[in-house]
Amino acid sequence: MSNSLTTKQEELIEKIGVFHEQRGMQPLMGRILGLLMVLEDAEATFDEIVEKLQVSKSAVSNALNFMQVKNFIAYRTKIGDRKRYFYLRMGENWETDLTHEIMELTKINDFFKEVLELRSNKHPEFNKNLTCISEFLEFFKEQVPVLLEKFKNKKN
Amino acid sequence: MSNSLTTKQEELIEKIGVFHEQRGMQPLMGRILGLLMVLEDAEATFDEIVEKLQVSKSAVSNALNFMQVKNFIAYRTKIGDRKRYFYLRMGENWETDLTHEIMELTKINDFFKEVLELRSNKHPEFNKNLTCISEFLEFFKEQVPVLLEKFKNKKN
DNA sequence: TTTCTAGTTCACCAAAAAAAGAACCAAAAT
DNA sequence: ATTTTGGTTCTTTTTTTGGTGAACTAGAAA
Repeated sequence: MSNSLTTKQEELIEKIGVFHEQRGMQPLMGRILGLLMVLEDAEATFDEIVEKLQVSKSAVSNALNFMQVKNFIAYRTKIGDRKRYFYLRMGENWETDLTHEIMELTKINDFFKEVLELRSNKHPEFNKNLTCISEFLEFFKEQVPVLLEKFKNKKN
Repeated sequence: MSNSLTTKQEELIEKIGVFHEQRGMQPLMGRILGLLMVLEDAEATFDEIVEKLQVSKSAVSNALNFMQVKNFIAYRTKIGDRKRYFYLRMGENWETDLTHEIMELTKINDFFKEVLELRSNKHPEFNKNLTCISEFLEFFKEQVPVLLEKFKNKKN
């Protein structure tokens, strides 16, 4: 039984929770992400999550399973211990995940292209603007991996 | 009274709506964004929005006001006509808006920094990873405007 | 002055989302 | 063999959300 959260930790978990919530994530999931980030051990068992976040087992079960499918978290086990130790997937491949997530933003561009397809030339100014934004998003998308490379070089 | 939407237009509006909805935006707002993008005139009056999206005046009123505060849309008026013609704010300063929105993504970094502040060195590997991600986000944030400049140069 | 137009505000409601709780299950421990 | 542990699943309840519709308002028109 690990010791309980400090007020600072609790507050930070809630803030991180709200942040994700506002971006369309389910409330409890955001809080679990916060918890796993804030905990000294950087991991927690099922029951620790239930206890520290004061939520039901079913809610935790559903949230954890969903987040595993989404590759947000994973778990490890220890010999002679049936518990699952959940942790944030932040190891070697955070880069791919993060750039992938950044590029999610450019998905709107697929719709922009569809819109441009559908529009006549009644309002060329608008079309020109939209085309420009679309082109930038295209450019942006291909530059994100480049940016990552630059960053890695800079670090070494 | 402008003519009504084609099936293609309606479907695209809904798809754009769902896209935004999944990212935490209220359903109607996403649909209004879709509508204003898809309409040939690239603008619509209050009543046209009510009519074309088949929603109540109050819902439209709230959505429009919110979106104006958020700078997603604006309206113009015409002499001798009290109606407001709402349109997407995509004119001259789409660049600032878009880069601003892209950089929204890096807001999570504020929390990462707070987390790092709070964490001891019990789990240095985790801290190292988180620091690295945080540094990348920092780098990314400052590179977005650079990317925009590059894009503009490339166009000219 | 009264009526109309273009919206706003607010009390209310339905549906969806989120969580709770009980029953359940499989593997391990006693 | 039966109890405990570590969860899962299913149904029910609670909470939140998104939207409706009626009443209202300010300015323009008749």
